Amino acid sequence: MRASGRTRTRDIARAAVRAELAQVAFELFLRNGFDNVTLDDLASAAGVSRSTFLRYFGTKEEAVLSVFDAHGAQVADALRSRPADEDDWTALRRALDTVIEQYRQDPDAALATTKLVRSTPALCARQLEKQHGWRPALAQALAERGGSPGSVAVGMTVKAAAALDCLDIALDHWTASDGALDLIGLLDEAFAALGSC
Amino acid sequence: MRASGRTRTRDIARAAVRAELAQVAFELFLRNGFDNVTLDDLASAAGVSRSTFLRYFGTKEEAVLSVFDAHGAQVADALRSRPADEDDWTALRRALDTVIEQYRQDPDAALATTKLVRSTPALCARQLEKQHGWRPALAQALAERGGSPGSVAVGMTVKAAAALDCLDIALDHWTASDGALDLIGLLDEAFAALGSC
DNA sequence: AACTAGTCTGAAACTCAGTTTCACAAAAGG
DNA sequence: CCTTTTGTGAAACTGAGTTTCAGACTAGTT
Repeated sequence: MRASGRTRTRDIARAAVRAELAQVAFELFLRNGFDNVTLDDLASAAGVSRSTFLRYFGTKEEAVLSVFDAHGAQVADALRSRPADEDDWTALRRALDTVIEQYRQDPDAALATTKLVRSTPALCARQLEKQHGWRPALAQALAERGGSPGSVAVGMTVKAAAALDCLDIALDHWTASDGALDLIGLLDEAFAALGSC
Repeated sequence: MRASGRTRTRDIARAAVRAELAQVAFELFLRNGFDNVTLDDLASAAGVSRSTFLRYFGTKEEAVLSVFDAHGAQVADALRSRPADEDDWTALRRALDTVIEQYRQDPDAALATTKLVRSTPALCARQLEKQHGWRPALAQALAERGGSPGSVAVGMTVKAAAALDCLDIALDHWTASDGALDLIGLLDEAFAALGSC
């Protein structure tokens, strides 16, 4: 037997440690700047060894970005549960509400994180990579919605990519405005811009 | 005086060396895989020191990707010289012809490069970053076309981003098909997918 | 031709991220 | 109680990229 009983307890403990490490790392990054914090700094600040820190997050960047790990699958799932007769573009827009909601839940934390990411080239690059990785999943979900689960047409991928860009750009402006602008409004505006091509 | 006479000669020589280094690096990457080639390997294969190699390309990745450096500005320029009454989406599509043309000029080399990039995570990530850097320039060009050179609306950036995605995805499929599919056709298809949102 | 100033190069030392290996401790599970 | 798995720390290692410095080469100047 592998996954039952005590193992769950362990996984929860693991997640808690992970969250704790991420928290410590985040504060250190904010205070000193991402590039000025070494893995050794992180480890000793968190009271663990460098090895351990790197076991929880494979890289320095992941300590910040692992928060977003689930987003891709979440949006894809949301997409699959949209009504079948809804057009792709609307379905994508609605599916993104899932993510947006998490920003509205705790705007301050979200803003702080996003600001850190956007002002740090290394984090920016990694997040770009991560978002890029969501494309296939979204395109796949679109294909299943369309009734052709096997083949993903170019159009599906393009729409998925464009939707992710809308999210990205809306977040960009939202962050640049220090949270003053309305995130949902920005996203709607972004989607509308492509609605009239 | 700084930029006249002999300095030009030097710059040409520099560019030639750069091209030579890139060529050697490319072959080595193809033969052994990007990750299995160290900077020392590159330097000694090219007959220069590690320092020199890194002076020409700031990073290992740049030795491959510097080919694309001009593309961003090229597309932006092409965009600016499109007729003023053309709609943004069409103008973007036509502006990309500039880049596509370079792929058609030497399809074999282009295919080899693209394949190497797409099959190497590190190169993929850097190129994503580079393309992302073109967004503002394209959005700016769109804004100028629209008669509002000062402010770049969300919509402009979104359109620019989507157009770049179309290029990216078209190239993806083209590469996956080993050059068998028609690149222009793929790009048109990608653009068409967003034309009907 | 001799002098000077700017540029290119190579060598070496250094920092840091990430990997790998190993030994040890703590539990899980039988 | 024993054994097997899992988490941790220590240490050595690889490789990318930075920095510093000294020497060579190249212009333009007088």
